[in-house]
Amino acid sequence: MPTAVPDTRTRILDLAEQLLLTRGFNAFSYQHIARELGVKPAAIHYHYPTKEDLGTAIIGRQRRRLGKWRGLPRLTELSPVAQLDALLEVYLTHLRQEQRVCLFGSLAADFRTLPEPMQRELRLFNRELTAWLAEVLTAGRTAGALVFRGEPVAKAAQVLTTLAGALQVARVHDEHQFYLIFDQLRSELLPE
Amino acid sequence: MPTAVPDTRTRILDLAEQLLLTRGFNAFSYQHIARELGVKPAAIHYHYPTKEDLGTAIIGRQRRRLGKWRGLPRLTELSPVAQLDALLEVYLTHLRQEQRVCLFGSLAADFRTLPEPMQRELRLFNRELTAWLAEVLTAGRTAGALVFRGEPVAKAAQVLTTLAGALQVARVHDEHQFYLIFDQLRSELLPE
DNA sequence: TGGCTTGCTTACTAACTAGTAAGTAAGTAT
DNA sequence: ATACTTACTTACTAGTTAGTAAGCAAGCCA
Repeated sequence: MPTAVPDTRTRILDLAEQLLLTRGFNAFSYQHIARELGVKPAAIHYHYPTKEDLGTAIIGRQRRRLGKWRGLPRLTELSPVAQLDALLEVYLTHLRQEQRVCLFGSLAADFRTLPEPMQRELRLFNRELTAWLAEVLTAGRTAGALVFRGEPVAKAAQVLTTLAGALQVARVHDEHQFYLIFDQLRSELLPE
Repeated sequence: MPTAVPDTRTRILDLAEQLLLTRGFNAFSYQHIARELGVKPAAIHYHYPTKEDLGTAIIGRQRRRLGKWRGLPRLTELSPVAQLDALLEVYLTHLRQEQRVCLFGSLAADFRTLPEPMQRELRLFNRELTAWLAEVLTAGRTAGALVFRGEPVAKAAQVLTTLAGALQVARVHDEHQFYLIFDQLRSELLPE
């Protein structure tokens, strides 16, 4: 149980990620982070010279986490349906934390104002996530445990898009709206 | 055919809307609008004193447009499937314009940083749109022209969420990704 | 002709933005 | 003991932000 206080570099990344997911990239500043951390803005620049560095680090860490998570025996040994549910659980966690939006949903709207390295990293993140889900869906359908029309890649893209959008809806309205969409999505995938 | 140049007030609103949909609310300024219009920033403040006024006006206009559109005999006389296609056409238009995101998808990520009147207006806009689509879906299913599980309200929320998200995906990746999701969505609604 | 309104410009404020440079105290390495 | 590194702070720049106030030219109205 690693309850130890993480080092400043990590705490900055944690805080920046939280701010990104709750306010959007263009609506948080080094001052926000510094204030929360009890430190001067220049200290943030020491660890992450530019906001581009900070933003890229946030997405990069999520990518690495996804890569690890995807390969975890605890996950890969599960049935396709259970793997899907593990993914859905991630979105439910987002909803329950006061963040209420996923990385993709947070950055997509501001995408054109983002520095290129962040754009590249986000594209990779989303591609990797979609590819993984497509595999799970393929296996699930083959096993007769999941039902859907068309290509697994298309369905995977649709599912992820809907989940990202559903978190945004929850932010604008309330949790109920999220569950409405969430249950609809899940009931369509599982055979009656 | 009203090709007449609109007055400054309207041109500001048009430009602000375009900037909102392409860059997000926190990433455009009065200077952007003024520069494009060949006028000083203070001139924008003359027409819309605060950015809150401007933002609220953008959403308000879209709400009024939706209200009118929804009541148009040209639309109400159509079959439910044709009405659904008319809605889908709106999203395709968004995609083809360099905007590539809808009002909801543009504002949801920054939602918590928006002034309250904008939040209220956006909630109303989305509620009205969802309610309308739910009616169309109900009629379509009754007529046997549309197929889906569960409550029409849930399905309507899911469809709109997916469309909003799909435009965001198109921005991050490319048009192809949008069509993938779009076709998936449409094929699931229409009976084979 | 005189006064009022409209639609701006010029000139400004106060706050905030990302980012830099120089200095410094504490810890580490030799 | 000395040199170097780490992790900051202080102090600053230059640019941008929303917003205000005062002035002004043109058009309309009595």
